[in-house]
Amino acid sequence: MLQQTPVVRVLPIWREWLDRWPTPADLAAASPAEVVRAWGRLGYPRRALRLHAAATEIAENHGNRVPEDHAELLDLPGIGSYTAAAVAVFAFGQHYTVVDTNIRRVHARLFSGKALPSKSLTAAETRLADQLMPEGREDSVKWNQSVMELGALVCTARAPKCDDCPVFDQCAWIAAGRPEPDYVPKGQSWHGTDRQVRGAMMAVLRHSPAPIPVDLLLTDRAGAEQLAARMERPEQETTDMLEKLWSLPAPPEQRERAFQGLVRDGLASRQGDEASLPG
DNA sequence: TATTCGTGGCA
DNA sequence: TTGCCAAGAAT
Repeated sequence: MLQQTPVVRVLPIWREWLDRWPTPADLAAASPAEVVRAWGRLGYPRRALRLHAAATEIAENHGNRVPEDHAELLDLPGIGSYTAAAVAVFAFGQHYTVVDTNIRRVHARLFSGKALPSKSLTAAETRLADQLMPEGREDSVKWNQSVMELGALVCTARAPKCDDCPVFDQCAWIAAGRPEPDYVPKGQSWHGTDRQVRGAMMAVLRHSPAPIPVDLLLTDRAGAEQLAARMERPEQETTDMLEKLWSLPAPPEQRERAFQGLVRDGLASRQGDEASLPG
């Protein structure tokens, strides 16, 4: 849940999930549709499916206990290098190097003298993180957590609070005179993209208690008016979501592509002329 | 290595 | 208001 998502937004959903599905087997017993609905608006709904798939593997192949072994964690769906290390360290107290976006930024500034870490995780960054981490097992837990917190609360991406920084005097970026980033991070586009259309379609599918005619999902506002004449009107809340979807400035081929993407990712299923969340 | 994939708060 | 960006993973 925390992958690319702020902690404060995750907390309430996380509590709901643990309350509803206390063990991996409980989550595995739920349907993908239930899981995606419970995911709500956390974003990147594929993560919900992968978490469900991971729970299924854990229930079936790991005795319903989250594996402590780093390699076994890494084998689970949706678990990559960061999450495997984070679970091994923070849940089981093991000695692994955690490299998340906060830690990368702290290292870039404090030790490399750069404003931002490189675009994608490099071998050099991993090497640096490994070298910096203390050898002791308990110290490694404190270290990973501390550097992460420093990045999240003080050494932030925008407007870092250098006045409050405990290692201000040792910072290579400060010493270098706070140089600008050596590249321009290109922001994630949104308006007019497939993700925007996918998001609007997912909102419809999450809200609809019944399967939705695919035509309603793929049309624009003009087409919707024509369809309304020969189609039963969905309930109000679903209609509100459909209105948002129809109002997007997306050509028919983009809507089709977005829907097919959802089907391919297992987030939507199509039966005949109707679409719904996957059973 | 570079892209793709949601959502919402905040500057 | 617009753009940035957040405990990344898969391909």
